[in-house]
Amino acid sequence: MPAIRAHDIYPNDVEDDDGMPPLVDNPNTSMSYTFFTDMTPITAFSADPTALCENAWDHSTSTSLVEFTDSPDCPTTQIADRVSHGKKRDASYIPRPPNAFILFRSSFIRSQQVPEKVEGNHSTLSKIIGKYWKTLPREEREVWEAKALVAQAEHRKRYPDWRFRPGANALAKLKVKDGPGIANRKRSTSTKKGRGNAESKKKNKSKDERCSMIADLLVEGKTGAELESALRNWENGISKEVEVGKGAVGLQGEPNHEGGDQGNWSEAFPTTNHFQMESVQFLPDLYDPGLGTQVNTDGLDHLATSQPRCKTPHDDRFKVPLTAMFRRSLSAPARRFASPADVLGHSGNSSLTDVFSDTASSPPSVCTPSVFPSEQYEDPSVAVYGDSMGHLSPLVLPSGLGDDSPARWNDPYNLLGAQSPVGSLSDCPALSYGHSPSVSPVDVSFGNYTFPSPTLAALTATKPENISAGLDYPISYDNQCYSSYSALKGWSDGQCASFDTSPEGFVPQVFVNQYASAPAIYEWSPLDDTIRAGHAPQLHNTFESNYNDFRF
DNA sequence: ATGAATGAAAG
DNA sequence: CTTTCATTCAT
Repeated sequence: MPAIRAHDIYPNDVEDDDGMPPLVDNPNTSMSYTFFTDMTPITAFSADPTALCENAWDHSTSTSLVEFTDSPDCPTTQIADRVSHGKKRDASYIPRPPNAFILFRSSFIRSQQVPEKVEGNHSTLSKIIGKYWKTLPREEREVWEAKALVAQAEHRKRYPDWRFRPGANALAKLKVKDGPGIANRKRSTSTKKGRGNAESKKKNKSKDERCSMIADLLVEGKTGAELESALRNWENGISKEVEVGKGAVGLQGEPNHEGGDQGNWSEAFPTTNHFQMESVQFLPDLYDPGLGTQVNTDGLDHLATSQPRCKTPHDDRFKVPLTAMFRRSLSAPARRFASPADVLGHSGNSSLTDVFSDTASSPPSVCTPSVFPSEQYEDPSVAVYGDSMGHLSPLVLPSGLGDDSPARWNDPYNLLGAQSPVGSLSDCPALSYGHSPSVSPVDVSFGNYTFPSPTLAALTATKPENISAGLDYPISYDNQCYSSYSALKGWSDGQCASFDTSPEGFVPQVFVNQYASAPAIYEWSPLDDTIRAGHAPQLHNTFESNYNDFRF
């Protein structure tokens, strides 16, 4: 399938020669579409946008929704005011948004887990933190990726015109000094000290081993004075086995000093004791909703059981970083967004017909979610989080939730810091607002019948054989079909297809993909645990006849 | 296309 | 100087 270029999708962007997608792409709201299955994996929402803090990315001055720091204030400090490690910069200079690792590193440094005495050099600290970072379970790493996405979105919102221009600074330097300019850009290759000779190599190795040791101790949960003494023991040649043998903590084994590939998260996760930064503590277990009833501040209950915290399947599909998952497909049509007010205003009693207005004739290949006033779309003052391209999240709220409800269901990473879960199963929406790979642990009710919630396996399964290859997860735009990027293996490169009827034994387990720009409806068969999705119109026809009281 | 370079934090 | 990651530059 030929790649769809951005300009094929954004015909109006031809003057936009910066190579970036438009900040507000395709304001033409007459566009119609079906759905995505693979857009944004994180959605967060606040009914009170004023509660938001600008500058969440700027963790040194703000905590915003993301608790980067211990400082609770939420100032709107200008970037230029921020003096970054003594580097003198122009007052108008806008730094890059931090990535996940940089955020993690900053938080780590601030948390002072490694005493100054143990290591005060930031270059060395970077090494240690880098090693430690590599041991983070995916769940924890995702938290930082999520923060980075927030930082990126807010940075973009604050500085809409900012672009990363590598070398622009080097050019300025070139003016001042005759040093290496862009003509000869190369990372400085430590010219000092003979690194070639055997002695310095040996020294480097022992230094590196020390870093590895510190990282290992951190993984074991040792910090502060404990870390210091453990390290001293190690440096004095006291083997760690002896110390463990003395019988303190039941560690599972010798940490891997040579920094091999750890790969298997669940092996390391349940037994290791990563230091807990506040924002990491109460994460729901996205891969086993049944375990994750926490999101509380009481500090009790969760993670306290002997059950493994991590049930992550060992599967390549789950190694896609959030930041990558957020990347918008070039072939994706422009996204439009409904304000929370719109959604709330229409939730509760809207029938499927209300939502999909143009589905009467058959078979229209697209439908328009008429329930959301188009003029409300892409309103950054009401939508909150966005993807890496600055596109804010589409929101689909469950019915039955009030304006003051914490956005629990749409906030799997609890970026909003909801104080409590939204109700229990009895408070559940009529639909399961599932998202991949996290699934809301709710059943789905239609009329008097309650369907079980879809399984994670079903949601994340490799495209089932019995679904026409590439045909069932399409993106449709202006009656044309485009392939789409998908974080889920084998679910991309779709063409348009539709379901006319459900096959025998196919229970219409319906849920809405909250990451879709329009409600995407899926069917799930408990018989063979497959999922299928189709054009809303066709599904609409099916479901309207079967479930007239279908509610959003 | 793809690898190299840059810079985000920190002192 | 050093880390990882995202983004752009250069070939």
